[in-house]
Amino acid sequence: MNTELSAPGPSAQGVEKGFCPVYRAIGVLQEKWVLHIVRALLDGEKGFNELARAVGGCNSATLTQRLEHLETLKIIGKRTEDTHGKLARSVYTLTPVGRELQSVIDAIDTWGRAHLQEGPPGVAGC
Amino acid sequence: MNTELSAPGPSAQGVEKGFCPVYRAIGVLQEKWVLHIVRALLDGEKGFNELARAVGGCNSATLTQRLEHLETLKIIGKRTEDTHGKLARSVYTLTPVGRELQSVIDAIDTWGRAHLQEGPPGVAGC
DNA sequence: CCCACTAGTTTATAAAGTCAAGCGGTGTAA
DNA sequence: TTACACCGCTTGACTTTATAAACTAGTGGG
Repeated sequence: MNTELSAPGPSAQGVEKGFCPVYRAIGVLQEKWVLHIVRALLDGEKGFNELARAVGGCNSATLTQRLEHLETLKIIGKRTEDTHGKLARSVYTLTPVGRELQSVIDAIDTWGRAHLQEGPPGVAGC
Repeated sequence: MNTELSAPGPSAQGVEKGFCPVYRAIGVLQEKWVLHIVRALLDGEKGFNELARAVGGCNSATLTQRLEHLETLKIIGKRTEDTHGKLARSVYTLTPVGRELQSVIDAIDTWGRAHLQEGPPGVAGC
């Protein structure tokens, strides 16, 4: 019976009824690998496998899906270039909209450096 | 055979080999509902159901799990207060660490307002 | 007594993400 | 010539995660 209200409550900041850009933005950025992809592309345009490597750990199926989604949102752009002769290479770039996520990544970066020095989740000291 | 490299490439900004706070921070913040929870709590401390309502759409099972995780990360704190007589109410608050995520939310907010005015994902004009 | 509200837990199901393999193509080295 | 590495994906089986819905247990009001 609980938690089924889809309209954010009246207590939140700018949430009136109706469309909320922040809510939507969070919805986009919280998708797995999206922030990693954006961060990788802020470092420069990349090909598919190159991006997979830079992102670190995302598999090709998920990556394809995420890239398509980000492309429809006009956050990234895809270009197919004929580098040498015939081999077509797909190159992914941030659009101006995507590039403005730099501030978000920076904020996360700053926060992470300040408060996440230790590595609780077991695995590697990595 | 692809996409199984866990070590982020050398091309990214501050990624040396070893622990990367940004990578980890993204890992934390990209979990579903986390940014929504933080945003709701930036608006003030809240009880469980109150938080569920503010977050909008998260079910209690997931919320419980997320709150536990965020608590172990010291991003939020849980307090059980005896409001009136015996009824125990759980109150969730941001820790100082959590409060510093304000800048991240602000950056997302700014970006969202600037670029996400339209609502592509069908559903409601909401 | 019945209903609403508190904070959750349980269970079964749906959705999302991952793994491993493979395709068509090129280019490089044996 | 064969073989294997790289490119950019796609496919299908499998695992992990999130969801809805119901339910526990306690308080309080009508």
